[in-house]
Amino acid sequence: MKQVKIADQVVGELQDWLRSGELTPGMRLPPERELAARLGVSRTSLRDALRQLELLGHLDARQGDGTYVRVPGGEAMSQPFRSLVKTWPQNAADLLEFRTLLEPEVAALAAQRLTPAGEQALLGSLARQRTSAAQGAAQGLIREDALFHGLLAQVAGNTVVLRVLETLRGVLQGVRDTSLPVAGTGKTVSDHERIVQAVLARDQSGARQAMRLHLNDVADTYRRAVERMQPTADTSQPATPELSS
Amino acid sequence: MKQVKIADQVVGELQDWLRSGELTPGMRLPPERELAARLGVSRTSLRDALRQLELLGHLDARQGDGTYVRVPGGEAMSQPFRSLVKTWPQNAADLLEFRTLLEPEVAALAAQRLTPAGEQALLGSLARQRTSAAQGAAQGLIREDALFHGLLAQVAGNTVVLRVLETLRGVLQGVRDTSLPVAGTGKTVSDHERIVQAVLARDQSGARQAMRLHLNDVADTYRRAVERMQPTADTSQPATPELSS
DNA sequence: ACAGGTCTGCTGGTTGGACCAATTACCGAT
DNA sequence: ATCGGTAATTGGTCCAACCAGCAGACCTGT
Repeated sequence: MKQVKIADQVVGELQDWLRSGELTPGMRLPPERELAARLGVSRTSLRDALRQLELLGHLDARQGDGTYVRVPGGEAMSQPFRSLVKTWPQNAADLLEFRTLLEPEVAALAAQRLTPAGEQALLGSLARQRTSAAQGAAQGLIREDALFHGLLAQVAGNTVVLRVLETLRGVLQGVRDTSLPVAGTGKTVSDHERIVQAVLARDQSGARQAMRLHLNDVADTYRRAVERMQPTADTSQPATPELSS
Repeated sequence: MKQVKIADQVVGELQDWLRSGELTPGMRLPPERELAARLGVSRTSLRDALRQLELLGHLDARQGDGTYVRVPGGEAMSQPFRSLVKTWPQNAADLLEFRTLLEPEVAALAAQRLTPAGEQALLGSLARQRTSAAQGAAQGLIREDALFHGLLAQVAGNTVVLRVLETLRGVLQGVRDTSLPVAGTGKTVSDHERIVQAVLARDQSGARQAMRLHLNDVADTYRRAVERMQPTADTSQPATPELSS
């Protein structure tokens, strides 16, 4: 009773090609018509499969040119999921909780494995955050905030953690857009400062605690932000101005 | 210079319908032919849009029946992970470490949110594990082991955690196949018993600690198992990104 | 020889229509 | 009233043609 759609089979096939290195980033795929013929499917089904992989960020189709393989960056891949968070806020709450579970441990690990290069990176990130905050550059601060959390994962040196958080980053972006403008920018930066301070001191439990407090605060702020815009229940215009970059 | 594809516009339109409540979960959409006509696009483009929303978990198309609106659960959010897992050569050590970071917190959360139904499920799982162990059914025990860890995430009640762990389960399976036969089956079960005991007692720190010890033990066992078998220099690509910026 | 525009072929994007396959609803025979 | 088969409906697949954008070959004027 297993009804497998042709396009899904093709997706699996192409994913195998990607994994096996038969398709490498930057490479251009054969034309759709030829590829469809080679795989023995119609161009329609082939296009369906290509579209899915494009959504996942594995491919980039350019009209008149061709379809290219690219490494799925976190942002491009999870961009469609931002709407998911906006529509069903329950998922956002679970996401924030997921962070409060994982990231404090990541911070502790970072404190344990800090390298001189990591020190410099953390201090540099902090400096940029202060600059953005001082200039009132909200977008810049949001971006630095995302980078900061990713940086900690890098310092912790666990590739799985890094990739998981990177994937979630695009989704979290929607959360940050909502909560950051409400929170004082100073609060965010000072929270980060405390975390960095603990990490630099190789204080694992201190780093863990600082991160936990920071994330709890973020969650609280987000809840308040949602409540604030909830009563209106407007459906005419998107509530978030959506600062485009 | 923005080249907006028709299907993407349709996706946006349908997402608005979802957000505004014009389309509610469980509802059946008009037939594709009719919907395409109403939106003034070809059925192909409309289908392209529907396919994307289906990928995101917003829709569920059933041949011969219709297309239904559904609330996107964790399934949709784990979708990017599936794609990632397919392409990465993962580092088993990092994977195990990821578990030691996340799962103790999950266990603590489960202890906090335990429900009567959760109690029964945990006890049932434990009973099945004992049975499998007693019968020497290695495969059954491996399966029960995976289910047990998933069950804890379920008891913790966080869909994101559940899906992340579920997605990584396929990868972890390889780890389990390697380590479980080496570890005494009794050790695994007794570890799990200690965890369940702490969870049932609503002892958060106890559950956290029990899980941590268990996973450290699993990691140790895995390392020994790897050393025992001749390492086959797998050609995994260097995954560790550089510290930049 | 060179710079510029133009033409041509190839690419992905879109369309309409036809047919296949699964599901459902209906209607008649028992 | 129940069962069984048939027809209508729906999503899934395929095809052939055409549109639109891009890149390189080509031609032209200087």
